[in-house]
Amino acid sequence: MGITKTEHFTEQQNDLAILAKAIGHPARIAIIQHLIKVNSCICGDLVNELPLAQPTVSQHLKELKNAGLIKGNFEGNAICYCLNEEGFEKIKVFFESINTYLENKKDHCC
Amino acid sequence: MGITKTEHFTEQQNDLAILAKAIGHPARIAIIQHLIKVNSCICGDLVNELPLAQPTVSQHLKELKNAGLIKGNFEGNAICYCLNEEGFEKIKVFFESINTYLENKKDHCC
DNA sequence: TATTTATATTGCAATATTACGATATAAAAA
DNA sequence: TTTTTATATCGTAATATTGCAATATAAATA
Repeated sequence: MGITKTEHFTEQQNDLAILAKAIGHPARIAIIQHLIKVNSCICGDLVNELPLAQPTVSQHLKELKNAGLIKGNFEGNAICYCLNEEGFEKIKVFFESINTYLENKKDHCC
Repeated sequence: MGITKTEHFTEQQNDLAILAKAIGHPARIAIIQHLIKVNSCICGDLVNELPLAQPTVSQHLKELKNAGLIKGNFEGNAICYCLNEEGFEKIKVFFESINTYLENKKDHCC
């Protein structure tokens, strides 16, 4: 039905899914990578960096912001976006637990 | 248009997006967590563990498999699924670069 | 061989996502 | 104050995702 049965899963599972889903688009990966590359907030030059129209970029920024992966501050007539450490911290913990498991697991069958 | 402009992004950006998107659903998070919890392949008991019908679970498993996050082997008349280290390795590298950046960055503006 | 058991596929309805033109908003600059 | 610049929102079309009943497949067992 296109509607995820959110209520049947734990809050942690839903939170992680929201974060991963927000990262799950090449434009949003590109935005994150650009933020890291320029090593500061991005104020304005993002539309020129991406192969997408301005409203589309704005929409992707909104989704990253809603997921808690970036945060934006007004800076004059522009808005500056930075990575939000909180969001990435949550995912980090999840992937660390997976990596710990994968490093220690013995290959039982697969 | 609902269609991602895949061709305008790098292969790495698209690959990462596919992986993150596959993780971006609570049922698929639950599957991954269950695989870690039981510390072996899952052969059959997954439908009982999830609040979803069997075809839906099968579909989620397929998506995780297509993304390269799990792998399945026939085991008699059942199929056993395990985590696929390769897929998680790719994401791990991405998140490590983000974490390295976040740990070293000075808060310029946001 | 017939039945059971486990999983996959098909088909479809409901909802979500993606993209962008048009337009709105709001601060800066002329 | 008017214009420019930067960003957000609205509306809408195209496509994707989610979920499941019905059905198919395929190996194990009776």
